[in-house]
Amino acid sequence: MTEHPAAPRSRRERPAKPALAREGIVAAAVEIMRAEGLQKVTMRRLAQELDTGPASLYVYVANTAELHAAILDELLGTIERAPAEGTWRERLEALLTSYTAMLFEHPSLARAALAARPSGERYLNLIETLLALLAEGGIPPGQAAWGVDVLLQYATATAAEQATRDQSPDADAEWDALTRALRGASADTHPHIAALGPQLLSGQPRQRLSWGFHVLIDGIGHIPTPTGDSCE
Amino acid sequence: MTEHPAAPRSRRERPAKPALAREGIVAAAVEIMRAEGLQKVTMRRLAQELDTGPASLYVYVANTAELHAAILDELLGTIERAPAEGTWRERLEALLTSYTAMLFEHPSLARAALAARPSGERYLNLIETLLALLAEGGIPPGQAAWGVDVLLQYATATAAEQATRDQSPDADAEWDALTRALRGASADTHPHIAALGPQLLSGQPRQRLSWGFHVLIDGIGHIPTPTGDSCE
DNA sequence: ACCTGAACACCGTTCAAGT
DNA sequence: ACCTGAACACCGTTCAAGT
Repeated sequence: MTEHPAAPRSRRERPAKPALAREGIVAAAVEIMRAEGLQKVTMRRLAQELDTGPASLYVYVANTAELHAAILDELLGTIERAPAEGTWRERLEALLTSYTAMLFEHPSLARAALAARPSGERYLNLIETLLALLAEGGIPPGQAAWGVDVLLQYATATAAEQATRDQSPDADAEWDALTRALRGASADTHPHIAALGPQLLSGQPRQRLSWGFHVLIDGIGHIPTPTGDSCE
Repeated sequence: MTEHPAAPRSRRERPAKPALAREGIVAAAVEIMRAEGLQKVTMRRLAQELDTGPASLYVYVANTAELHAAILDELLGTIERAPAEGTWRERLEALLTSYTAMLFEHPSLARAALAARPSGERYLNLIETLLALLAEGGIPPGQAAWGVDVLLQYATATAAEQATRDQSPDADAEWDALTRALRGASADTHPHIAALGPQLLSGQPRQRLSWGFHVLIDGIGHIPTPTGDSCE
């Protein structure tokens, strides 16, 4: 507030103090995240933006984790729908790639997604579409049910991992340390690592992501669940 | 310090103030984590335990993330080695399960592992063993190289996800919300979700983990990497 | 070189009191 | 019922000053 002398521009454009509501809180949270990243979306900062005290937010939001989950649910609305053309595999991969790309754009959200999954309409729609594509590919329903979970988890974890690296130079340094360790492995103590050499670190992140999707989709179609699909 | 009047028991047993060193710092950090969880392993708390100020730790540790990675590397020493008996698949799964079990015991560590991978001797040994098992199974080297990454990521992400749920009642509530949303999905708007019903949420975490390993191992063996293995 | 006191700039969450 | 001031109990990190 000390830094906002331009607030009362016009009463129509931006009311000095709109009534608090969950909807408005989440919207403001999304705005802060887009502008400054999820790490800035704190109860205190959000309250400041909404011209109130942090305690007031707790009337509408249970805690910070729930707030972050709500943001993700909101963002799920921005991902592209599965394209109408192509094989079911191509469309499935396109949708998953689009989901991952969204998380790549909002790095810290991926980590939040791993902790608290969204449960809103948008998330249900995504699951529904994925199930439809797997069904179209003739994947047995039980395998599809578990498969959706694994596919989304892989996409989310990949984004979370990559995201952290991009974010802080410290995390980057940590990754470099692994790179050096792999390259420096001795053929005596770690023959397989030494033999593979650069192959362990080869490929673009996108290539690896795509390969992972292929691996999962293939495996999901091949491996029966312990419950079994035929007797269900 | 206010709570530790028993400190100077004996100079041999527990010197009031051992010289600071990275080794001792990490050891103290592991101790706090075992006793109270990773969230209590803060620079301030750790400094208090070591009878110094937080600033002193920065001589040996770059930041909190690096400290957490060092703890994980340490813990990697406690996982069971791959058993000598059984098929390569059985031994591979046993090793991965053992890795995941360790992370399950120290929940928050799994999330830290997703952010900053360890790069110490222990992590290299784990990778080496996994590569050896995949080679024994006749998996082409390029696929094995990328496969190790995916397998460890899956194990880590699964632990991180499950861990968060176990930890806080809030995160648990968030998961329940998803459960309810899936169960309550209408057959009109979400036919596939409705048709699958309980199958989406069926199975024990262990069963799902094991199925996921099978899916990945199968896929890793089937899907060639874009670089190709034959021409390398 | 190594260590540290003190400060800077923050956090989440609770709760009694107000309207 | 809804909102909030103030407090409680913490954080990570930096840096000038000491030994």
